Amino acid sequence: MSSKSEDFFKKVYALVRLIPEGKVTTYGEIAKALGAPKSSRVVGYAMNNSHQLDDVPAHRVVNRIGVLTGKHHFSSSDAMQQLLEEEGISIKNDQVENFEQHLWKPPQTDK
DNA sequence: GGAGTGACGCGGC
DNA sequence: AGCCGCGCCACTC
Repeated sequence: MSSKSEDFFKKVYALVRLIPEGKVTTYGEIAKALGAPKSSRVVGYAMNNSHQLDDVPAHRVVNRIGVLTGKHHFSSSDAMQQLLEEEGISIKNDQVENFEQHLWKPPQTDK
């Protein structure tokens, strides 16, 4: 049987894949949507593994303040910002402008 | 087997 | 108001 952690990772990927273009979400929101608001760190870890995938728009995932914390993990440090701007999101100093306006809330599987 | 790290979040000082 | 530390979960050395 699959390990729980593995299933958690899979959920994260599935959720991130549901993020529409021009929208962004936070690690905490994803973790909370999965029923583990304290596992926000694990979400970030999952995204690190998402590098082997290509269906996971990790560039649409930022931290709770809308800062591109994981931009350094992309092919290029500016790739994340470029992708977001391409989708219509304005980035200022590695920070998303009108973050709440572009924030996308994932469907809560809990209820 | 223990300690440290990390794409986070919140609270305390 | 900003700066510092702790908690939490998973993974690696």
